[in-house]
Amino acid sequence: MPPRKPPTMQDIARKVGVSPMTVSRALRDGTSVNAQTREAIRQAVDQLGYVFDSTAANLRNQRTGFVAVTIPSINNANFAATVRGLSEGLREHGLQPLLGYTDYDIEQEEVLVEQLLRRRPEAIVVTGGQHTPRCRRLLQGAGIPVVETWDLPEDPIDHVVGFSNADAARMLVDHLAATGRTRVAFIGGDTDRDSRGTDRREGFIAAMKRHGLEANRLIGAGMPPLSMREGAMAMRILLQQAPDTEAIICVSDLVAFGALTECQRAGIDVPGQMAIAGFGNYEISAICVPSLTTVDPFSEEIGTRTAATVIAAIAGEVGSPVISRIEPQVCVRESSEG
Amino acid sequence: MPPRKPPTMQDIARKVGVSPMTVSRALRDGTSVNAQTREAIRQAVDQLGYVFDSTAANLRNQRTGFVAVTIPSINNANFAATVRGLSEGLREHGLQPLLGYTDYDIEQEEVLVEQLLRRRPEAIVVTGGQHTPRCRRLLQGAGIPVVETWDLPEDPIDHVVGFSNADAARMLVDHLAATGRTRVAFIGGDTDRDSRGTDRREGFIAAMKRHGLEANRLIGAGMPPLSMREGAMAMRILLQQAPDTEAIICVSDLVAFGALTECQRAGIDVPGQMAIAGFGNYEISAICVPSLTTVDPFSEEIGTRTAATVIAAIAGEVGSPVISRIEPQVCVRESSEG
DNA sequence: CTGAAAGCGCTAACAC
DNA sequence: GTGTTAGCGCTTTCAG
Repeated sequence: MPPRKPPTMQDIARKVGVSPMTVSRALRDGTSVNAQTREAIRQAVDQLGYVFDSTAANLRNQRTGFVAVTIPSINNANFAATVRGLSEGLREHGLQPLLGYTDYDIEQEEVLVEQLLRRRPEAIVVTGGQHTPRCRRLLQGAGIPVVETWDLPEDPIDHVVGFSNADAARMLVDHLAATGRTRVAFIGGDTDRDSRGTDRREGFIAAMKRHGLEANRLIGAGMPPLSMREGAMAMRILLQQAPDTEAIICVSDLVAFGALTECQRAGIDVPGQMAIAGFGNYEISAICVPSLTTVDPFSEEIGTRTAATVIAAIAGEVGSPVISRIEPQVCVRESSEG
Repeated sequence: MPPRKPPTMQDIARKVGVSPMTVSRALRDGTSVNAQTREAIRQAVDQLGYVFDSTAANLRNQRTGFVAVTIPSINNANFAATVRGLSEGLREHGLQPLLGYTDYDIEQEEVLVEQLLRRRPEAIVVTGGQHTPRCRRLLQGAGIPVVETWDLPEDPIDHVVGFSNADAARMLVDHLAATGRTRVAFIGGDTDRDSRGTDRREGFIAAMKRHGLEANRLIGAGMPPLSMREGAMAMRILLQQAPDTEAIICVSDLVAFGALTECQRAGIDVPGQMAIAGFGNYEISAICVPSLTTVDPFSEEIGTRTAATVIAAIAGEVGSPVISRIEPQVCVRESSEG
C-alpha cells in the first residue's frame, strides 16, 4: 500500500471548481447546495477515493464523538454484554466507544484513564467505584459526564448505573438457607484486586451471620480473574478440607461450573450431596447438566442504561447525577434443588 | 460536572511566563528545556489540571496512533483472545486499537470500515477475507497497511495472518476416521453469514469424500453466531433424524458443549455411543466432563503476530505483503476416545 | 446558494 | 535553551 497522502476537501473543491466550503456543505446536509454541484462533488469524491477526515473536524468542532470506556477484561461475557448494550445505544446517536482494559488493576486504570482523556472523549464510563486518588481527580476534573458501572459506590463521582454485589450474594445465601443448607462455603479470589468479587464475599459473610450460620468456609482460589480451572481446583481443596460442606457459592458461573465438573469427577451428586450456585447468568449455567443456580445482574441492561445516561448528560438534560440501580435476580436451577 | 473549557498549552505558558513551544517541549522529551522551567511547567499542569489534547497533535503530526480493528462479535472468547494479543502488542508501540463490531455481516463491515477510516487510523485489521466490493476498494485505497485475519484469502488485499478453516475441519475428520467412526455429522449455521463456519463445513464435506464417506449428515442449527443452546437443539434433531450417527463435528466448542449436554440428558454415552468434536479450544472444552476434542486455532497468537505485522508495516520495514500462516492443532480429549 | 477569513490546539522548522 | 511563524483539514461566521 503506497503511503501517499489522502485527498482533502481542497482537492475535491479544485477538481469541481468550487470552494472547499461548498464541498463541506455538500458532504453533510446536502441542502443549500445546487443539485448539479452536489452531484459533481459526489463523483469527484468517488474518483479520488476521498474519505472525510474527522480528526480535523473534531478539532474544529471541539467534539470527537468518542465515549471512553474502561472494562477490567474483554474476555468476560458479562462485560462484553455491557459493552454490546452500550455500543448499540451510543451508535444510534453517532457516538463511538473508545475501549480500554484495566486487567482488574486500579493502577492500570489510572494510566488508561489519562490516556483516554487525551483523546477528548465526550463522556467516560468506568467499571466499578474504586479508583486511585489521582484517577478520581482526573475523572472529576475532566469536565465531561462520568458514569461508574457494575457497582453502587458510596461516594459516586457523578452518575452511576449498577447494583449491590453484596446484595447479590445475600440473595443466594437466603435461597440456600431456605432449602435447608447450613454448611455453606464461598469460593472467590484470594486478593482484593477484583473489588466486585470482594464485595460478593463480604455480602456472603454478612448474610451467613444474619442467618446465624458460620461463614468459615472461604476458599481463596487464586488471583482474579478466576475461571473454570480455578473453580475445579478450589472444589478439590474444599472436599479435602471440609467434606461435610452442603452448598457452595462461587464468585462467578465459570468458577461454579469448574466446581461442578470436579464433583462429577469425584462422584459427588449435585444437588443431592452438594448444592452449587454461581454469579452472572452466563449461558453455560442454563445449559449444563445439572443446570446452575445463579444471579442475573442484567449485564446488557447496564450497558443500555449507561448509554441512555451518557446521551442525556451530554445533551445537558440532567441537572443532578443519575443513580440508576439495577436489581439482580436469582435464577433457581437444578444445582440447588432442595 | 461543569462543561467548562479545559486548559490549553497557552494557559500553561501564560501562567509560567514562557511560550507554548517551551511547554510543548517540556511535556514531551523534557530535554532541551531548563530544569527549573520544566518544574514550573509541571506544577502549572498539576494546578490547572491540564490534560494534553491529542486530537490537535494528531492533526498537526498527521498521525493518530490508532489501529482500526473489526471483529464479528465482542462476545466470543476466540476473537477476544485475538484482540488481547493485538492490543498488548500495539500498546508497547504507543498504538491504540479502535474496535468495531460487524455482527458477522459484510454490509455492516463496509459501513464500519468507512467510519473507522475517517478517524485516520495508521493501519486496519479486519476479520476474514470476504468483503463487499466497495469495502475492498476502501481498504485498498486507504493508503495504510491492511491485515486480514482468521482466514487465508485467495486474493489478499495486503497482509494476512490466518489459517485454513477447511483444513481445521479436515483434521478432525481424519482423527475421527482413524478411530473407526464412519457415520459422522456436522452441525453448523444454516446461512453463509459466518464465512469461516462455512469454510469449516466445506472442509468437512471434502474430507469425508476423501475418506470415501458420505457427508450427508449436515445439521443447520440457525443463524450464526451459534452457541450452546443451538448445539443442544441440533443434537435433538440429529438423534431423531439419524440416530445411528457415531460422531459429530461442531462449528465451535460452544455448539459442541450444547450437543454434549443433550446427549447427557438423553442418556447417550459420550464417547461410547457418540463422539463429539468442536472448534476453538475454548476453556470449557478442557474442563467439562467428558472433556471435548477440539482444534486450537491459537487465537491469541493471531493477535500477537498481527500486531508485529502492523508495526513492521507502519515502520515501512516490509517490502511485499506478509502472509503469516498459522497451523491449527487438534486437541484429542475424552469425547472422541476410540 | 456560494465564498473569504479565521481559528480549533498543537508542533516542525527555523531563527536567535 | 527559547521564541516566532506557519499550517495540519476542517467548519463557524459573516458577506454577498
